Amino acid sequence: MTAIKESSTIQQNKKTALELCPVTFTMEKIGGYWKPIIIYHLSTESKRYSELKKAIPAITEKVLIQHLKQLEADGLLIREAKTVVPPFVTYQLSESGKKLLPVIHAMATWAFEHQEKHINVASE
Amino acid sequence: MTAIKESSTIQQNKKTALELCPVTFTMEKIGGYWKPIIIYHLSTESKRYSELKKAIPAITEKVLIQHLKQLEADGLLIREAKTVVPPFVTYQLSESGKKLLPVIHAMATWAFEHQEKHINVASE
DNA sequence: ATTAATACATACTTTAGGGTAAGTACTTGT
DNA sequence: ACAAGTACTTACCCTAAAGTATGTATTAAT
Repeated sequence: MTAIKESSTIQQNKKTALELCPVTFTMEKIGGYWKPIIIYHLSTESKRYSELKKAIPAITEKVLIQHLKQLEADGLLIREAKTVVPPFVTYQLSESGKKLLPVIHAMATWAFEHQEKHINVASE
Repeated sequence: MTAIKESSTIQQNKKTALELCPVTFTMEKIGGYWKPIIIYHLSTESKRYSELKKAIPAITEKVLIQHLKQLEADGLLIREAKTVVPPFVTYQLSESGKKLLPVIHAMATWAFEHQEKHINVASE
């Protein structure tokens, strides 16, 4: 999808980090500014490609599809396509994807707590 | 520290994502291949700069210091410097940093579960 | 014949982050 | 006089990820 130079130092280090560090592994899966947002929109119900597009207007189609393919390849979500014209494609969270929800929720909770603190400190 | 072009679309989108999405906010704080590893090394005890360097040989000094400064600025860790020569500087997790540990642990747990599944699928 | 609708694909550009390499300040020991 | 140790700093380069813009396939409706 995206050309990658296996030999680059950055790739070597990434690989090392992925092997050493399960946290990095998880962040790889949900990293990228839009992935958590996509997951959020799929957290309650499956959605069509075009629905996602409408729900997240700022994302470009290239990046949306790229993330969807990656999330699918990583086993976080399931793509279902009806062979009709015009196409009808839906995306939904897989079991693995659903298991990620509490993790994501914990991250969000920490964010709110931490943000509050920072605001308090800043306004002293 | 690193020059940033506020006007770029990527920065605009990042800002949007940060405002919309607390998960992105959290990932910002612990993103970068080395940050979770640094946090891990500080999870049990405070460490000197040089100890961190030895503990994570693959990281360059520039990136190490850069991440440490960022983590400090984000309120995740506390720097203490004794005014002696040669310098003696230690880093330890702040309260916010410590509160992140269970979150990080949840991410790691998910990684192990998810990795296993993928291995099983791959070896069928 | 052309337009509309959907779900992509692809060539090209920009940029933020990470990597390389080298230098700095300050004092103690030789 | 200078080397050693510690904790940085800075100038420059490279790459992966994100953005821009445009194109494609298929069929039904007009």
